[in-house]
Amino acid sequence: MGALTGPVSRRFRHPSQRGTDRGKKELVNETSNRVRVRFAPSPTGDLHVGGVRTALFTWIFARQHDGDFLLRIEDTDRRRFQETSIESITESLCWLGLDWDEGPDIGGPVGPYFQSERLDIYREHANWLLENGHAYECFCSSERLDAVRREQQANKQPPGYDRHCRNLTGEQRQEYRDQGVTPVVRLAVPLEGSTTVHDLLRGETVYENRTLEDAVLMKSDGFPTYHLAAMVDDFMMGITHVTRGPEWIPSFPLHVLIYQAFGWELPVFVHMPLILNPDGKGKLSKRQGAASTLMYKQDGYLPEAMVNYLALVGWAYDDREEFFSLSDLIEKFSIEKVSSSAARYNFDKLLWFNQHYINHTIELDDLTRRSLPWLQEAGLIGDAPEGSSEYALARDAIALIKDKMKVLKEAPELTSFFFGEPDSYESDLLIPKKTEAATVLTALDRVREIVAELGVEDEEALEGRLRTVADELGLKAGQMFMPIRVALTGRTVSPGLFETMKVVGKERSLERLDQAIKKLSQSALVETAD
RNA sequence: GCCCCCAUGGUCUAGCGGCCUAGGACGCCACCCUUUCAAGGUGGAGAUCGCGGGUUCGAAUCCCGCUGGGGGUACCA
Repeated sequence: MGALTGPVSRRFRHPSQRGTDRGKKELVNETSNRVRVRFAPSPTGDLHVGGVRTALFTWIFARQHDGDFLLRIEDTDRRRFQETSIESITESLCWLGLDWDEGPDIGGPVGPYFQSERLDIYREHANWLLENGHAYECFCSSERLDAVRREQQANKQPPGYDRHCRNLTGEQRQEYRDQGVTPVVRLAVPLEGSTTVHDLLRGETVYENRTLEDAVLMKSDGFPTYHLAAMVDDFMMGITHVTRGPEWIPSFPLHVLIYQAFGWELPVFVHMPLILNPDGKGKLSKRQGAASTLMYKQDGYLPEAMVNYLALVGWAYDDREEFFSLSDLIEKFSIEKVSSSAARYNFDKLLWFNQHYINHTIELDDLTRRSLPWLQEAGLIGDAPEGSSEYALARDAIALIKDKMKVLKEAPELTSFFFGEPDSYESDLLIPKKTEAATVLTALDRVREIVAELGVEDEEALEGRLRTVADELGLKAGQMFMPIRVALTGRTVSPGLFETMKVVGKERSLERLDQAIKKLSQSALVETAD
């Protein structure tokens, strides 16, 4: 490529960039090239769910090929930049267990990993393109650009820059400069011919060059646009497989043209499928759904469930298996099997996975540990270090409610009566349908006696005795047990009654029964029943 | 408008020319279990494989057109 080779390749050549014939038959040439992939979000807000899905697939791909996974921050838009976003991104990735080998925080051999710190590199590359006729300076004002666009729209012409500045003479450029106009740099797209792009999932697409736009590469503020920055960085960082969102497909030919202008060998490109809103209208947005990854962490979703669900939007292993851990995915994921069609986001299924992991996958102690912060925040428990009686109580409580818990943040609501008092309730809650208040009162008195005598440790014995009592009083089990449930918890929905009593303990159970009896005998219900 | 991508039950999908009278999962319905609610178990409804042409002995699977949906169309990424 000699004379057409860009400046960077003279200075830096990653081993993987040395003239190999990449990717025609084998996706990865195991013997010569090390896989290097990157996740390159822009810090403009919370990490989007679509973004993490791309990160997830990219990370898995790196790990299954023993490659490098790098994190690069594309902070070239100063207007939309949000400082807090960087932490949101790294926190999201860490939460899901996606670690990176090189990145802004840990550095690496091809840094810096913030694009804002690589400005001179982009400038140098832009200059090289300028000098070699692949780019030109454009002095058009945004007002003129708007006017051109409006006119094109009015005349129903294809939109795009009219290449007004493409053939400016040196004198004309100087004139603009003298007027104080700072130019942008635009790519000089070939006027004729076509550009062929190749996407791993979609195959080849041929674009007629005349339909392509002279995109801006360098903005007048001295920052590069994505088109220049990402191409330069992917090349310089030795990226072998470019994985990105589907919104880049339209500008794909521009990117190929940039690579060609520099004389660089193309990496493999993979455009992930779009994630749509649940109703199928438009891409997943804040409006319709929780598009922010961190929100799921805050709502008590498990990273395992999130990973599992996300892996299944746009990818499937076969027609049987549906549970995948990160390490399962490293073993079984195949990037070539990623779908090319958009998929709707499905909250119900994510929630189902979460519930399933909580109830069937996570070990009890693990689940307890993860629930602790929520219980603490609700003021139900204190530090509760492992081994403490407080921890033991929390563990016992979690064990009883985990089949009802769909997200961790429900833990306090589901377990509150184990820690403090039962919910406050009206006395009529103690009286099941088709049951007399007086009967309930009698039953509760008997229950109190029996609990005092038998205790709550032997669940079976207690249950046996209470069922006998129910028979004696002519009550069905439900009529007998519901008042006890209400007395103990203040609600009509709770875990199994006898396990609940055991965890609440004999003393507190008796207190609560006493409370219920008192409440019932003081109420008008008993008197009118008499 | 222009360029591009996509198309299997409501949703995510398996399927890569005969194994499909299309399989699984979520959701939905019913039943079972049962001291409530869940969880779990069993069963069920639900797809003319978007439509129309081809190719072939044979198409959900290959080709073309149409339609529909979506993406892009910024000195944002």
